[in-house]
Amino acid sequence: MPGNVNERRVTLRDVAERAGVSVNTASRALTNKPEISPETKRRVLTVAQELGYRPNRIARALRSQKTHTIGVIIGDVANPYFSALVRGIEKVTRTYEYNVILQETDEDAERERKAVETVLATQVDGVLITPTQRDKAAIEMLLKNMTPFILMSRYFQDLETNYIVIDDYRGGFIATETLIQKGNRHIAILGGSMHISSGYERYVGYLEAHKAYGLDVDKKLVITGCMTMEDGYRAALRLLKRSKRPQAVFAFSDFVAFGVYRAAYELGLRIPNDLAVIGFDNTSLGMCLNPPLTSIGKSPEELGKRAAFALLKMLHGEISGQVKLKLSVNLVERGSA
Amino acid sequence: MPGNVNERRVTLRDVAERAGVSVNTASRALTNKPEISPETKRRVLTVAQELGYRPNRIARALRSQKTHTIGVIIGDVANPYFSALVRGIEKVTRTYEYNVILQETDEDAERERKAVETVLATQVDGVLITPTQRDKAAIEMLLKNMTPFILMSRYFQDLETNYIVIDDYRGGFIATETLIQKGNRHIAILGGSMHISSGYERYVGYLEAHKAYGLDVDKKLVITGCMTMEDGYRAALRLLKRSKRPQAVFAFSDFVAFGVYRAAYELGLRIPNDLAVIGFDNTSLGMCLNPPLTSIGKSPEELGKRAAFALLKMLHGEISGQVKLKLSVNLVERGSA
DNA sequence: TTGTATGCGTTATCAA
DNA sequence: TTGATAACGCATACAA
Repeated sequence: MPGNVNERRVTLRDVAERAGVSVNTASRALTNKPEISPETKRRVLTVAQELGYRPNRIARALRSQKTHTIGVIIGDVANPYFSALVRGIEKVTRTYEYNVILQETDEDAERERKAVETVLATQVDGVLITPTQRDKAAIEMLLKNMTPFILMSRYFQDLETNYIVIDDYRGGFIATETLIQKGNRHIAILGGSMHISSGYERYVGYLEAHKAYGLDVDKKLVITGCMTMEDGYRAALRLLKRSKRPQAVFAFSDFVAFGVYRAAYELGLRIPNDLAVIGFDNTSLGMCLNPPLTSIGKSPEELGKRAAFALLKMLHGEISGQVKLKLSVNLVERGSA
Repeated sequence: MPGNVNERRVTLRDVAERAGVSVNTASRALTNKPEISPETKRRVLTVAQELGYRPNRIARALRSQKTHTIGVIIGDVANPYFSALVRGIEKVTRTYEYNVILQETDEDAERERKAVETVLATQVDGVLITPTQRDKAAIEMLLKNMTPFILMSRYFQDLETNYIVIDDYRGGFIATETLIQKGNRHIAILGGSMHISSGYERYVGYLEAHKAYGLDVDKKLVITGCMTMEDGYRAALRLLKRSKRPQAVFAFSDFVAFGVYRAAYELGLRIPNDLAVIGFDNTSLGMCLNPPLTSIGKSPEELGKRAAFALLKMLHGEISGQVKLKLSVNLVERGSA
């Protein structure tokens, strides 16, 4: 049994002494450097194994200025969109032996700023962030710090940064078009926040689809600022209790659509007969709703993977230019519209 | 505008020089040490502010042997149970300015071992883990390393560790009893893995409830190893396609119950008329199912908070003994049973 | 109250 | 191929 319980952690120096070499030779052996004889290398490795040596990542980071850690800043892990995003990220960072340090903003600018400060203080090698877009302070800190970062899901029109988003405008258009083509005329939108690019662009897609089909938008059916299940639930309740209730709802996200389902159930409305619903994000939980939720989009896990891949490539200097990706969306019909 | 773009990060030394004091005095000022005159302290702080100084957590950690980081090891963030758990943890660690580094095991022992290795190499101050319980290797590493840790949601009968779990046996009993009291006689269980304490104990509760009511358990209605929505979906499909299908299903978790809903929908079975369903964990998403999911338990976010609190107290020496908590559960009836 | 010097565990530079 | 030594940025024992 290697290692005694009462001893302190075994360090590189312990290994070196036991193997009868210098610290630095031991380091070479363990970091796969070429300048070392196979013989000593083998010996060091054996000793390290015996002693149960684990490199201290902190010390390594301090010296090499590389923490092998990336900061992931999202709104809220309990939101299935974000958790899927994180899962995608984690899957790829894991294979490259990078750590993830997680921060939540709850879509608050101040929290976002703190989150960025925290990850920067941790000296992360790079950052993946879903900006709150309430202001630019956090992003500007990132910019000034020269830490590589990629915006996920949202981007700024007037700020030069890397980003990976999906085609929200097109998604909003398709969603609305689909509802129109199914014969709906009074289509409500439970949109996201307008200062967020995805919220705004999906809304524009909604407007444009109406225009394309020669329909007027009833301003009373436009609700914005819905970001969570709870928001969706409350807004849908208000909306559906009206005398002239909409025939269909285009929800900002599947998460928001969940809230719509809840409201519809409570009001005794059947989906899609009494109310057609279409979500966004193509989240896997949507399949379990009754009826299964029709949705738009790329799976967030996919987006997370792509973002993580791109960031790691940047960190390894394998990307010269900028990352500005707009992924295409598609409609997944499942029965709610 | 503080800081030039082309310069390297501003260090404590920069602050010290600019303020005309020694590095160490600067350190005192910034870490709120008492041995310093108000005057110099103020000066240092001002300079630090001007220069945009941010303490390097890596260096600080190396020196103080405290990273202010805790490792969180769970099965899978995309599982709503775990994401809610993480959110609870994050909420409290945030207020105490601790970082969270996240690792997933996907319930695999090898992955779990690696996850523990990783967090230990990161020198985390403490660990919160949902053990896979496939073997004890990972936990023994933790034990040997003397890093404070708390098991969440699961515990070992034969291993002396801290843990915070819920009363799974009681939960399983109540769930089954409820179904029995509603008149169901053929009650299936889509149980979790039997090597996991929560899976096993909920199953025992299921058995005991039958016994208490003088009912026999039909072994054909016992399915184990369901941990995800997908598992629940597949198992439910098989189960419900049989000629003699159960009247009710007790699912290991809400997540598994989601899969049951999907299967029921596809087979055209109405809940609760054709099939009563009861879940576990009291996850918020369950409210949006149609009908809303009846469930057992404490919210995972609450458990996460408790675990994080307890761990932080341990780290600050505010807990002398051990943490062995079994939280009580309750039934939340919503309409699926 | 302040400064000097040392060390945390590594990696990197240089000379041997 | 190897080893002595410095350095990463900070905190702390000790001296002033």
